[in-house]
Amino acid sequence: MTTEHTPPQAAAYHPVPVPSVSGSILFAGCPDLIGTPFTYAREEEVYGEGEEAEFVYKVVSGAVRTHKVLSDGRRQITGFHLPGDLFGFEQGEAHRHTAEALADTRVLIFKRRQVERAAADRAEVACQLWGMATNNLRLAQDLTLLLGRRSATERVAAFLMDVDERLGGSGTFALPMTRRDIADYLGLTIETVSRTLSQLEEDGALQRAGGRQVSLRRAKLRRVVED
Amino acid sequence: MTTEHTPPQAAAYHPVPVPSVSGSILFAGCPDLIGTPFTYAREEEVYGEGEEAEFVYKVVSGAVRTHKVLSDGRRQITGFHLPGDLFGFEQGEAHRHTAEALADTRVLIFKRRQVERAAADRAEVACQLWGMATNNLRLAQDLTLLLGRRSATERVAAFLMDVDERLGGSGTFALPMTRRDIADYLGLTIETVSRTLSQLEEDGALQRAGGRQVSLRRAKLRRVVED
DNA sequence: CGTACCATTGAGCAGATTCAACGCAAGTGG
DNA sequence: CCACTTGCGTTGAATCTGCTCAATGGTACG
Repeated sequence: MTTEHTPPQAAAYHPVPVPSVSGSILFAGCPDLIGTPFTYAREEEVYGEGEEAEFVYKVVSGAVRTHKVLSDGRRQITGFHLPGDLFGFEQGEAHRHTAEALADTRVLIFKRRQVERAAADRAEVACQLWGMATNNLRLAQDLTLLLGRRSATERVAAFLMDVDERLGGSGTFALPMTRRDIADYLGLTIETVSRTLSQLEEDGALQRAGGRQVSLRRAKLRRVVED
Repeated sequence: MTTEHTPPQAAAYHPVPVPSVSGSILFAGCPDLIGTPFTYAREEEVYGEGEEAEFVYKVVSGAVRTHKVLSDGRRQITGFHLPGDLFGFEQGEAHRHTAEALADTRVLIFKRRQVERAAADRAEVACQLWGMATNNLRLAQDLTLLLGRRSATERVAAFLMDVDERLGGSGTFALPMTRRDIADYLGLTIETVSRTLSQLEEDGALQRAGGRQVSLRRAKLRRVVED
């Protein structure tokens, strides 16, 4: 383990309104489950594949990616976790992914055993966790369709619309991840992602400024994915 | 809805030992949740995308596939459900996939509301459902890695080993699905699947007999996927 | 024995990758 | 403050994997 989880250094609390995070309480009906604030620096590992799954995490600010790697270096990112998202749950004792912070990130840490105990005691909590898992399953299956049956252009367009929505839906935002991350999420190469973005811009489906900043023409992009 | 779920016509019960199905009870600790036996013919639809998710299902014998389709006909199969597997759960009121029987299939049907009520009442049941969903999530993420980062040969080899394992692990079995189903699961075309099987046979990684029947050389196949 | 469906095989093509060069912006150290 | 380095992103050319289109073979079923 590269990072120590204790003590959580009482991360300076900023009373900044963070989207879709209601506080440090995991479940509305369960005030005894309080998370411990913690921070990770950009590119820092939260946990590694194979490590014991001792904690679960809720993103407060920043962003986290979870991925798997093959022995020859090929990488597949299975999810980006933005503020409000919960991640780190596993079936079994070990983490099956590696999790890393995309940017400086604040999270709340919960003891997995404690959450499991709460679930075992209170059906309400278990149902919430069940719902969360089912929801993540839906997202994973949507990604499956994307990777299995969509072209590079469709993947990038769908990705942009997804990120926009999760970031508030204004249509203008800075991508929180690099081209490499995008490529490894969409099952493409960075060159293809770059070329596709250029093509979409040429087609008037978006405008770029300084690499990360994009401004979407949602109607045009929607026509690209069109399912 | 193309099929009526009532009455279940008391499907002729064959006392054949079916792998990993312990009986008609969904949860060990919950004998009040009894499933109703039902059968579907080969290629028959169990439920369609967009339909109200009224029931959940447990496979007794046969096999079921769940898939999504794009408007232009491209199809992605997100899962094959073999004896012992549970399917049909959704977050929200509507099914997000279509489910069809691969072969003549016997299932147990449970009222979704009833299962949900049991989960809300008994934390033990909810935890089991949570665990099941988490497990399905793991499978979906494994498929994600397969679709995003593996070659056609690796996909087919991994698929064969997976089916073998789920069918008992003898190394010799009949594939319960067509080439089209395999292709739509692996994000390939039927031609590529066929060519890949021919290639694997030529390399001595398997033997074929009559289209569906295969006999795996597990060691060689394992070397192909090698992660 | 014919029909229909499934699977295999071949030839040519296309979309995405690989390999490589280059531009740009942000550090870093002299 | 500037030279140098480093990382990220873009673009071009050549290559290749897997797809499309097409023909043929095999098997089950009426």
